[in-house]
Amino acid sequence: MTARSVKPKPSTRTAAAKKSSRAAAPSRRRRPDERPSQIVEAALDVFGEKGLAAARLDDIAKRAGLAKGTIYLYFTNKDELFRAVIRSTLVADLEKAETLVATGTPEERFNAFLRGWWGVICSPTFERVHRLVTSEIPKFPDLARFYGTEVIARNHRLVSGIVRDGIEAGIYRASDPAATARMITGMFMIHGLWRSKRGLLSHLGIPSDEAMFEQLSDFIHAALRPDRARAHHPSAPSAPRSQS
Amino acid sequence: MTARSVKPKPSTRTAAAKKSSRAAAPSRRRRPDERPSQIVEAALDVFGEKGLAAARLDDIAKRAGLAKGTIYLYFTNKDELFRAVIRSTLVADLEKAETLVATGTPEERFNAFLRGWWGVICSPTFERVHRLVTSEIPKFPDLARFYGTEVIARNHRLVSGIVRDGIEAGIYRASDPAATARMITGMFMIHGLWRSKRGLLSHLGIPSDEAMFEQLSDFIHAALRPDRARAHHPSAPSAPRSQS
DNA sequence: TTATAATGACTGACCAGTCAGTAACTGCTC
DNA sequence: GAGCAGTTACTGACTGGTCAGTCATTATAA
Repeated sequence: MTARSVKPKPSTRTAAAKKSSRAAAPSRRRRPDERPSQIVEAALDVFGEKGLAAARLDDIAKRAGLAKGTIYLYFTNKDELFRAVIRSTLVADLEKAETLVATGTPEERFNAFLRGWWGVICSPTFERVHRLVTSEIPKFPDLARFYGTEVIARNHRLVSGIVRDGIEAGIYRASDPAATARMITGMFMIHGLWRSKRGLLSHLGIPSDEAMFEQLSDFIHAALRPDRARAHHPSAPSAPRSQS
Repeated sequence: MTARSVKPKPSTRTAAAKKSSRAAAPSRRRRPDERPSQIVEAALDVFGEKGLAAARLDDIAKRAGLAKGTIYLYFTNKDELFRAVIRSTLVADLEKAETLVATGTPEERFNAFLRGWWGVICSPTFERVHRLVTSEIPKFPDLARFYGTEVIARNHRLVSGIVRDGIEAGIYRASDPAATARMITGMFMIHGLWRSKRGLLSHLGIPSDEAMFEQLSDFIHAALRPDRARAHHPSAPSAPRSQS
C-alpha cells in the first residue's frame, strides 16, 4: 500500500527463470503492481458467470493464478472487491464513451454518438456489469447510484442536449427533450441487454448488432421527424430529410 | 453421540406456551391446501428484498407464520421454491394481461393494450420478479426461457400484430413490424424498471406513472406517424405542405 | 386410536476471512 | 559470486459462523 518506488524491476531473474515458468502459472513471482487489475479481471469473469453470492474467492484466485490469501493483500473483503470490479469496469466503459463526443451539426453529432455508444453497449462487459449492478442494488445502493448518475444519467444528459439543439434548429419535432432523451437512452439500454440473450429471446427475432443498430436508428429518427402538419417554429427552414 | 435419544428438553413446554403462541399466528392448525400459496407469497417478499442467495428459509417461514420444516413438506428445496415463486407470479401477471385484449380499430386496440400493460408493469411485483429473473439467469436458464417466451415474446407478438394491421390500414408508417414492436416492448420494459428506481435515477427526471405513460405514448405514436413526404404506397403524391 | 400436519433442534457442508509460514528477491559483506 | 540478513510477496491449512436440509417428536383432526 505504501509508495513503493521499486518499479523498473531491471533484469535479474528473467534470464533463466522465464522459460521454465512461462509454461502454465508463473506463480510465486513478485508483481505487486499487476495484481489488482489481474484480480479484478478474474473477478469480473467469475462474478459475471455466477453472481456475487455464488462466486467463491477460491475460484477467483485460481482464475487469476493466485492463492486466496493474496486477494486479501489488495482488497479488504469480498464486497470491496465487488465494488472495485464494478467501478473500474464502468470507468473503463465511460472512458471509451468519452471519445464519442463529435463536432458538427446536431444531426451529425447525434448519429456519431449513437453509433459509438452502441459499440460500447455491444462490448462483452456491458451486459455482465449491468446485470450485476441490477441484481445487487439492495446490497450496494452506492454502486447503483454511481451507475445511475455516471452511466445512465450522463448519456441521458448528452442525448438530451443534442435533442434540444435539434428541436431549436427545427430539425426535430417539438417535444420535451428530457422525455425524448429518456426514450432513446432506454431503447439503447434494453436492446443492449437483449442482444446478449438472443438464445433465450429467440421469439423477438433479434438480428445482428449492425442490423439492430439500423432498426434503432430508424425508429428514433422516425420519432424525431418534425410534424409537417404544424411546425413549431414558423420561421424555421425545414431541412430536407435525407435519412432513409 | 451414543445416547442419541437424550433430549435435554423433554419438559412439556406446551402446557403454558400454547396460549401465548395463540396470540398472533393461528399456527399448528391444519390447512394443507392454503400452505403453498402462503409460503410462495412470503417467499416472494423475502426473495424480492434480499435476492435468492441472501434469503434465509427461516425468514420465509417466519413471515409465513410457519416453521422451516413445513416448507419442505410442500417444496423439495430452496431452488424449487424459487422456481414456484417466479412461475406463479408471472402466470398471475399474464392472466391479468390477458384481459387487455380489446376489440375495435387497430388504434383503439393498441391504445387499450398499452394502457393496460402499463398498469401491469406498474404493479408492485413486476420489478421484483424481473430483477430476480435477471440476476438468476445463470442458475435458472429454464426460468429465463419461460420469462422470455411467456412474458416478453408474448407481448411482442401482440404488439407486432397490431402494428402490422396498422401499417396495412395505412394508419402507421411502413416499417418492419417485428422491429417496431421490439422497440415499443423494450421501451415499456425499461421504463417499468426505471420507474421503481426513481430515487437512484433522479437525474432522469422520471415523472409520475401517469405522465410517464403519456410520454411513452406520445413518443411511440410519433414514431408510428405515416411519413407524409413519401407514403409507403409508391403512387402516393407528396403532401403539398401548405399548412402552418 | 390412527393418520396427517407441523415443528425446531440438530447436522454437515460450505466458504469468507486469518495468519503462521515459505518463497523470491535485494543488498550488503568479504 | 557466494553467503547471509532483511524485506516483500505470496501461500494454503485452518477457524468460525452460517444455513439448507433432516427427522424424531409433538399437536391436531378424523
